[in-house]
Amino acid sequence: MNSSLKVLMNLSKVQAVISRRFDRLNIHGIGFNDFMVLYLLQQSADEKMRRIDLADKIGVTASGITRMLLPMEKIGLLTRETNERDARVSYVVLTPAGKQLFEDAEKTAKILAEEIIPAGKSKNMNLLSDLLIRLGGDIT
Amino acid sequence: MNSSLKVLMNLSKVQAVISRRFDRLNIHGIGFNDFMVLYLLQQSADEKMRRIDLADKIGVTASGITRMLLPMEKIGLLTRETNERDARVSYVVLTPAGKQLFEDAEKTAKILAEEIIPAGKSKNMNLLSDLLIRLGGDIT
DNA sequence: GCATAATCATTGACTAGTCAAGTAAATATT
DNA sequence: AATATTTACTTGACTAGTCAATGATTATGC
Repeated sequence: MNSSLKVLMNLSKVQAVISRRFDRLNIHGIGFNDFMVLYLLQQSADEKMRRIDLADKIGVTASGITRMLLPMEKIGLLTRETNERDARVSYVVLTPAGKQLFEDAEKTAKILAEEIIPAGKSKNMNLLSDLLIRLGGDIT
Repeated sequence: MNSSLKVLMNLSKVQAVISRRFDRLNIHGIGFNDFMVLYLLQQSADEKMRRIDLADKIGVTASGITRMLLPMEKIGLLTRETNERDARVSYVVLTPAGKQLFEDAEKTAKILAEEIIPAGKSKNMNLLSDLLIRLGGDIT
């Protein structure tokens, strides 16, 4: 049977298993997608991003990001900021608490990530990295 | 920052986007995970599998598979069968309706899969396939 | 300059799972 | 043989999203 389809099925399975493994750790109380949000904010120039850009980067819908961010705002990891030029947009801003939590969580996340995809075998990893970029993975 | 972690984040994003694209098609009324269930049953020797084995193959939990299969049984794509040697297990059996739906859905799924990962560039695809197998993707 | 279209974000109603706990049966231990 | 452990599956309570529709604002075409 069609190989592309099999690859897609394996991609789905692998991702499901990995993300459950991450979420089970419950790194400092946040899930893997939440972790990605913190990562993206922390590495962005001024530690803020538009909600829609965050959504696109992590691969959820606009309504998905609204729902994801709510509890993170509630526990003080993020705050809102308006854009003066465009009243439609609302920025997501990383708080010091959010930054601190990210730094802690990152340590645990790194260890698990290395366990799953050993960076030692770098040839494979660079390959996988390239292939994912071609498939739309634009997180750097 | 750690590359393994970035690869995992991109894997998550790519998979989210792809599976949403699939599910949006709503191929013959089923989602991508449902499609995988039908695929696995159809290619298994006697068109039946234990629930736990299905769960493991597609990467969901035991309770996840229970919840997934319910609506599929309700609309007549699957039925149950007991194991006479072991009263704990309950087989999932593909019905003729389920088989028919799979065959229809497969056509659409193949087209979309090729769109996402062109099989023409087979070098890349074989590579990706191998890497996914190493990460636990065991769907053949 | 006004109507039309596009963009950003949210909400209601829903689906697709998760985990933790529990039931029941089979296996292993002693 | 009796007990303890493991395995298969289900259920209750919940989380994490989805889509479709809506509100509000900004950009575009004529």
